Amino acid sequence: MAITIYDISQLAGVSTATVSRVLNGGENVSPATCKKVTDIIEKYGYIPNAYARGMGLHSLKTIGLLCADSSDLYTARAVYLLEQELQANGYESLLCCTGFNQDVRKNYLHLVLSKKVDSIILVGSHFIGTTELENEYIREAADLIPIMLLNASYNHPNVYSTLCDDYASMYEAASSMICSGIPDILYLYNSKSYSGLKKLKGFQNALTDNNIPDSLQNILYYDKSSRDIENITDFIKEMTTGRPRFHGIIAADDVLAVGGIKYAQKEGLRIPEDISIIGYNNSILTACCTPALTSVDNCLEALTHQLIHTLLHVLAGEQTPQKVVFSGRLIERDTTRFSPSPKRI
Amino acid sequence: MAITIYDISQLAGVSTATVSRVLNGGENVSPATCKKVTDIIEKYGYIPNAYARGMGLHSLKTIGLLCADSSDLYTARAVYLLEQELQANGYESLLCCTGFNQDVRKNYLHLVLSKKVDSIILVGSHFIGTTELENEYIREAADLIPIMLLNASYNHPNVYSTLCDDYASMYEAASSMICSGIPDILYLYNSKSYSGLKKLKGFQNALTDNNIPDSLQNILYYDKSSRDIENITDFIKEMTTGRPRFHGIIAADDVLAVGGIKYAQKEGLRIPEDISIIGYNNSILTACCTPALTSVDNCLEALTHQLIHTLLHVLAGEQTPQKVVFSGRLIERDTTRFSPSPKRI
DNA sequence: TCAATTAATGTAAGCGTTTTCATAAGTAAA
DNA sequence: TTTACTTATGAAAACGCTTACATTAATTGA
Repeated sequence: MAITIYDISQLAGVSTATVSRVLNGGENVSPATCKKVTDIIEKYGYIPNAYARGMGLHSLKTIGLLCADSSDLYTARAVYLLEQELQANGYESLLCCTGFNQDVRKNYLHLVLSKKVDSIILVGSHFIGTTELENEYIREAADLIPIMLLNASYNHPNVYSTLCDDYASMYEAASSMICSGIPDILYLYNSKSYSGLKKLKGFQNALTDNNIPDSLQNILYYDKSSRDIENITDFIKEMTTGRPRFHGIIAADDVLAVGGIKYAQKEGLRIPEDISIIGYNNSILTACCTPALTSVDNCLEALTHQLIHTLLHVLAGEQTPQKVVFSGRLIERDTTRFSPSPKRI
Repeated sequence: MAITIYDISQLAGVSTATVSRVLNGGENVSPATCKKVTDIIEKYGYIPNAYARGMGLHSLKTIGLLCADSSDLYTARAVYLLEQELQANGYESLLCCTGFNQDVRKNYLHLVLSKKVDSIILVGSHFIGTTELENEYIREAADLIPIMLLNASYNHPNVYSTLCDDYASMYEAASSMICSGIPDILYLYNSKSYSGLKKLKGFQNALTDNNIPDSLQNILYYDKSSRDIENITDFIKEMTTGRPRFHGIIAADDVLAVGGIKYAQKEGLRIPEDISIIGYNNSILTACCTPALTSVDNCLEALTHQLIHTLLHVLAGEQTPQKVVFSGRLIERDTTRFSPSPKRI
């Protein structure tokens, strides 16, 4: 059996209360006693049992971090940034990768709630369903503790959202391409989540507002879970064969955009002379591919920083905005040529 | 105050013991009572307190997952795969990103231990120091629970290692390049961890065994934390200017290799005609860059699968190997041309 | 029919902490 | 010196669960 606070108290010749006080900062304990106890703890390598602790303590300074797939480039970065921010503020993170199954999600949420976390951060908009029924589990959780959303939005007094305006960002990206003289654009997306649909809408509205005829609309939903570039390339080839040519690709994710680059190269198209390509997320991939990928930066660092900022305020019981929206911006690299400066509408 | 098992027992008109039994699988409870209790639990949205639970229960079926930086491409994938395997076997994961600071690591290890985890998985070899003193914290932990190492190795009866033979893999990669007629190779690495040094040794021995003169040795340690491709490219340029030309680059990580590709392209070198490049990890980046990157696959999926397999055996008290070693293999793509088949020594 | 067995449920102890309250000792103010 | 206040410490209750053991009711076998 592991060593307990009682063992330490006996060895030090004091009560468990005194040991507990030493453990919790040593207030109201004489320096001599404090040292004596600390030495014993050190000597025997005593580590307090967090669960017993959790029973007495009010807060455990733990935050639940839920995401669908932590190996996704964007999610991984978000998780890392959040974890670092939390750590800097004395909080621990409990990570759960729920995958995309609604039931698993619900179970995980319960699991996390049962650990008396102070709050839960939902990373990405996959968690927000389109029907109220789907979101019931979020409302239930929000009745207990504050829920923080990264890149999603939900209307509830105890749910706080920090997000990038994906609609506007995509609208701008599409407009830039259209204004540079490319009306026939292939749009690639792989998620019908909250933000996925916002982006799509931004793209569509940019077309409409620029009077692009419907016949030029070319929207492709890549529904395979595989993020293998080869698969994406094949998918584009397959879905576009026989259709009229297009001179631009806009993707809702950098990985898809890279699939686009590879597709173009296979087809012998020059980038950006024959075809322009824009990605989304401004991930490390933008610098890895050749030519370097133009992409929308959705300021993940600012988002995560703000989210934790909001969270700390909420936990402190202070007044905080319910929703903070950042705007992304297009980072031009070598897969487009809009210069000198993209025209705005 | 949150609703407790006592509240439920009162509402259902049974004892807390019965509710607990229902919660734990409903053995020795009549179907009628079971249903009654379940309904009340459902109705009031009762979620058991995991900490109170942790006190009574022997195991909490939780595994600590420690890594340096979960946003690293390779680590992120490893973490994801491990989490999925654990989940499939009814275990939860407690993720901690320790960064590269030894003290933070030690604290985190304690934190995780205090949560009564059944085991701790250390992802990556950063955790293993070169001196025994540095590894003391691992020995301490291993005295309490089994410690699992992914891609590292340490000698202790309660530490289990699952790894890829990085030495042999790198030796093979380097040999392939040398045998294809390229003796002047630039070696890039960014980690002096256990596996980082193994790879380096593999490279060096391949040179020695092939009688490559020392004058052709060109080993570069990229010590900046930034994984920005641009920085890597600049670094290579800076460090090699004025030195004799080289016709091959071998990198200990795909990101570095992509930096090499970009460097070569900036210098106007054709790949692989003028310069051959090999990466390591066989990550998604290999497919993103142009030309597609030849890389060493260190079979991460097999590793994580085996590690969890071993872990489950250890936890079940069964006899298990202390160390399982896989071998990586070179996946040839378009940054090299060793075909038809690389000569072996 | 009655003892023996089994099934369902309750009682209460325990898990390892924190924390309230009480107590003792020491210190400053009168 | 006495009183009031502070400081250091301990005793014991509380936290919300699990579980060993006790009890009761129902079932079986003779």
